[in-house]
This record gives sequence, structure tokens and C-alpha cells, in this order.
Amino acid sequence: KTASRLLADFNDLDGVFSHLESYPPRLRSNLTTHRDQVLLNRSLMALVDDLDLEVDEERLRRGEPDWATIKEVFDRLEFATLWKRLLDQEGGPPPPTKSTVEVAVRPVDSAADAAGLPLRSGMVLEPVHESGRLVGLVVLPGPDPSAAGPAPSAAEAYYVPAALLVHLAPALADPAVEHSAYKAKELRQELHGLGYRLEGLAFDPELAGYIIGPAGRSETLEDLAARFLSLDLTAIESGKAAGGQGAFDFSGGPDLEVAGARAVAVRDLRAAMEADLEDRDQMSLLAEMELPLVGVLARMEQYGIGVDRHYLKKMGAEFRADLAGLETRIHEEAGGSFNIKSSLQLGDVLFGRLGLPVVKKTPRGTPSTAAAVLEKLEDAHPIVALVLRYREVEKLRGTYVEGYIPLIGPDERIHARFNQTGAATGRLSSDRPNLQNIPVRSELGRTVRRAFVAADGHRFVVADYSQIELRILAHLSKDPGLLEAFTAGDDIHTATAARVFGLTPDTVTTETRRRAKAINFGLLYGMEAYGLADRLKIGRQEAQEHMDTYFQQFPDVREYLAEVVREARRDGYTTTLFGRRRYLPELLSGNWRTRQMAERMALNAPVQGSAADVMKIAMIELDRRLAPDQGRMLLQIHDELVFEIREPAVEAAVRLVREAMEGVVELDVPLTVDVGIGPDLASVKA
DNA sequence: ATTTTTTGCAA
DNA sequence: TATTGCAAAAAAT
Repeated sequence: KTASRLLADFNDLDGVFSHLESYPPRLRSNLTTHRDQVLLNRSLMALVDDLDLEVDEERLRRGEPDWATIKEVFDRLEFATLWKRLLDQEGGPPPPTKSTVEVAVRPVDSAADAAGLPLRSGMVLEPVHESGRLVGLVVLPGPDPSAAGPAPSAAEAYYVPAALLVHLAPALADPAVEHSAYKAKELRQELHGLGYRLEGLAFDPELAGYIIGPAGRSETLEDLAARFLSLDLTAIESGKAAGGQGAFDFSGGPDLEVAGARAVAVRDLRAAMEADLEDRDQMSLLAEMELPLVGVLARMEQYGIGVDRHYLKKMGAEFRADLAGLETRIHEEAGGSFNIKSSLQLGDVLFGRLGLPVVKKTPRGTPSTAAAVLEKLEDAHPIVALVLRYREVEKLRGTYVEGYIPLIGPDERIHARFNQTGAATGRLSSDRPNLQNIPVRSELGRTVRRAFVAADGHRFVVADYSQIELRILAHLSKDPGLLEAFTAGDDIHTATAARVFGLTPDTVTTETRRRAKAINFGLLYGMEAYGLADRLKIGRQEAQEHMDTYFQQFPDVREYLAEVVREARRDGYTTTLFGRRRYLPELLSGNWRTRQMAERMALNAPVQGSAADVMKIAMIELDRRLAPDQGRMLLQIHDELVFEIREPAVEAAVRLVREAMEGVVELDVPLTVDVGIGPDLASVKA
């Protein structure tokens, strides 16, 4: 534990491995930046703990690496041969890392000055903030085609304060004047807030980094500069803070030197990262999928979705009253007051005072009070059902009904964000709020949907891909049984049930269909018999039989899934239909549990990721083809798109949406889309 | 005050 | 002891 303190705090071993494993080859021999060392230290500490090794704390206290233990770790784990070789080379100090950038940033201080700036295509835009607000833009002009001779050694950039941005407006809004920017969508939205349009996005290192190695979260520009340029941007920032040149800047203005260095980093990252993307055959993923999507998502965020504030307030009040009543009754049943929302206190009451049996424990050893557990105890004591109800209402009140209210804008709409780099598989994610998890399953939960209302004279048009993941599985596996079922247009769960249980489609009961559905879903998640048994509340044996029969009936699915894992183990990553990769170095982990988890991820990633690819293409296509006077795309919920359409245009829009979504890609099975229409999200009906 | 844990909502 | 997310709340730090 002393060692943990000397090294860095970190527990996301998976993320570290994804990151390091996806280094481009020429940088693998150069794990020398500060960040590299931190990452390496962190993952090593996790491994030391994992393997129950002792570190030489005496050495660590002296600030020296404990090479003996590090080598011991690698000796015991076969997957680390690459690093071992690296460490064998490690004797002397690491080669110096670049920590300065030659750049001169000239502040622009007059309208005439701003109007005369060179705004060539290929420029880099780097926002400058002060206390969270955009105060200006550093512009690093693109290459000058007319310039003779070599480019000057020091880059020349300009700082344009917000007040003078108006002189850049035509160039910013011109799609022919291409720009690069880190977190381009964010910049675009900030400029939009000031009344400026930004078009012509040609490169964003955040998106390129996401494609090269989606680590589950986006990397900072500092991370990317260290990884691809061996450039330590943090040294430039901290150097100033620590009293380097420029530390005594009494002007009180923004830190232009740092912004300039960042802009140069973005420019240089474009060359470095595009070269990598070319090598990996992923340029079109960036240029034709992720970059065009930026504008689409930005528009969706700007439009927002209409919300009935008064309905939410009324519902919140009702929920509060319900909760007060439930609380009283629960406290009565418990024979005393306690905090129902605390799983610890609730556990004490249920499993202590009331003596209910402990079904399951949490990873930390306390008795679990999760809904699945409580459902098993419902008959044991009347308090259990009340607690379940309390949890449900409290969840809806806190997260949804009252959680939404502060997020409603002055336009009475909610402008959630869609994050393009949030999910390791290629999916989008959403936050502030998350509009990809609006309740739908429970009766009470569905009432929340009534709060989302289409504007006057408009209707919501909701289009969802029918069984897109299973269709992609059919396409990828080429299993004749699965292909046939989809080509014939059968209900896939019924068709599966018929084959697995030896029935004809018309003799499939609700129960057998339910079981087949669970198997189909389980397939997409790398199911094992244990999980299926749990889900279906049947024996492990029986679940295993179901799976065996399934794979007998659909042998190519089994073969495909096995092949996915084999390839992932060999290559280190899985691939989607459109070349998106997911790195899974944990497939070679010495830890059985970790490895199993990675295998399930490997099974799921090509299917979920390909579906995400298809949806992204559909969104870009629809953004182009849906005329603004017809309506707007508002939400994406993974396999579903929500539009707000002017009433006279609804019929045409339905046709357009269906045609575009079904036609984005030609698979071995048809893609079909179900469309519903309604005045609010609760009332959407086919 | 910030991070981690538990829980629960969606596809 | 099924995949991917985001978030609230309590507890832990």
C-alpha cells in the first residue's frame, strides 16, 4: 500500500491495457513520456496486487523502480512479452521528451487587423476560455500554397478575442474553408451560442483517437500529444505555472502560449493520426462517418426536445405524496424509522431486525438489497413489496421527473448532449440528461414519456430498426437457419423457438417464445448457461440443454462466435462491418474472470458496433435528406430515431425515414424499420 | 469536498 | 454469474 501511494491512484486496469496495447508500432518502443510511465506504473501496481507479490518498498521510497518485482510480474504473465522486451532495454534514463513548441501567438486587437488575417483552408482553431467562458480563438492558419521555400521554424498563430470574431464569421461558416479542432462539436456549440456558424470540419483529434483506440472515454489533448507526438503539453502548462518563462505575465490576459502550443499539437496530430488511420484502413470511418456526424449531433443538441414543465411538476408532487405514504408504512412495518434509500440501513432492517434470509451479497460482503433479490423475498414479509414500490417511485421522481426540471431551457425544451466518444463499441451516449434511458417498461415509468411533447402543429415520428443486432449476427455468421428466418420475414423469436423446441411456428407458446427470446438476447451478450438459467429461472442443466440445442440448430452461429474470439485473441481487437475496432488485451489475461469478461465483450462488440455503424450512416443520410421545413431529427436511442415533423409532412417523412434507414447498407438479410407517430412520447403508436 | 459503491433506468 | 451506457444517493475517503 505504500507503493500504491508512491505510484499513481488508479483502478481501471482494463482501460490502461486498451490504451497501451493500441500504441502504434513505432511508438511502442518509445513508452517514455511521463504519462506512459504513470500508466505503466498504475497497471503494474494492479498486477502486483493481483498476483499477491511483495514490492520492495525500500527502493520505492528512494524513488527507484522495483525492477525485480516488475520482471517477476511479466515472467508470470505470458501476455506481457512485448513489455518485457521494453523493460529489458530499460537501463538508463529515458530519452528526453519534447516539451516545448515553437509558436508565436499574436493578439489581434483591431477590426482592420482581424479582417486581414490569413484564413486559409486547413487552419486549426483552438478555443481560449476564462472562468468557463469562451473569450477568444487561437487561429493557426493553414499552409500557404503561394509561399516559396520551407515553412518558418516557428509557427505563427493569431489570437482573436470574442469581440472581433465577427470578422472571421464568413470564413468560419464556409464549408470550403476547412478547419481542425479538438472537441470540434463543443467548439461549434460555443460559437453557435455567440451567434456564429462553424462549418468545414476536416479533423478532430478526439474523434481520431476514438477510432484508433476507443478506451471507453475520450482522451485529453495532452494524452494524444504524448501518445502520438511524444510531446508533453503538460510541461508547457506547468512550466509556466512553476515560474518558467511567461510566469510573470501581468497583462492578466489569457494564456496564449499554451493555446498556441495546443493548436500546433492539433495540426501535427492530424498528420500523425491520419497516417495511422490509413495504415489501419480506417480513414473512411473518420472522414465519412464520425466527422460528418458532428454537425448532425450538434443540430440535434441545438433543437432539443419539447417538455411539458407543468406536467412534470404535477407528477413530482404526486410522487412525493406517494413516497411519504410509503415511507410511513415501511417504518411501521420495520418498527422504527430509518433511511430507506440507504441500502446499508435497509439491509440491517431486512436481514437483521426482520430476519429475512440473505440471498446474495454485494462485492464488498454486505447483503444485497437489489430489486432482483427483493423480488425473491416478496412473500417473506409485507415490507418487501412496499420497499420495491418505494424504490421505483423514488427512482422516477429523482432521476426523471424532478431530475429533468432544472435542465429545461428558456425555450421550454431539453437540450441533451450526444457524446460521440463515450462508448467502447462505437455507440453514442447521452447525458445532461441521458435521453437514451427514458422509462418505458413499467406502467408508471411510461407516464414519464408523456412529458416529452411535440411542438404545436408537429408530431413525433419514431423509427426503430427491428432486431438489428440479430440481423447483423445473421449476416456476420451466415447461418442458413437465421438467414432464412429473417429473409422470410418471420418473427425471429417464434422461429427460434420452433427450431430449438422442435415445434411448428403455430404451436409455439408464449412461454417457449419467451425462452427463445432470452436465448437470442443472451447470444448477443456472450451468454453462459448460468446466466440464462438465472434469467429464465430454470435449472442450469436445462439452460445448458437449451443452448446446446440452439447451437445444433444454428451451427454457423457457434462457429462464428468461436472465430470472433480466436481472431480477437490473435489480433488483439475485434472489427465491425465498417472497420471499427475494439481492443481487448484482457483476452490474454492470466485472471480467469477477467478473461471471461473480455471474451463476452469480444462476442458482443462486432454485433453492437456494426449496428452502431449502420445507425450512424442512417443519421448522416437523413440529416441530408430531411428538409428543415419538414422537421428535425431530435434523438437517437441506439436502434431508434426520434423526429419532430410538421403535420403536413408526416406521411412523406415516414416514407423517407423508412427508406433511408432500410437502405443504408445491403446485408444478407433485409433491414426493416418500424415507425410510430404521436403527439407525445407516451402516445406514439404504429 | 470528492470518490466509490450500490442501485436502477434504457437499448 | 449476459453487453453497452448515465445518474442519484449514500457511504467512504
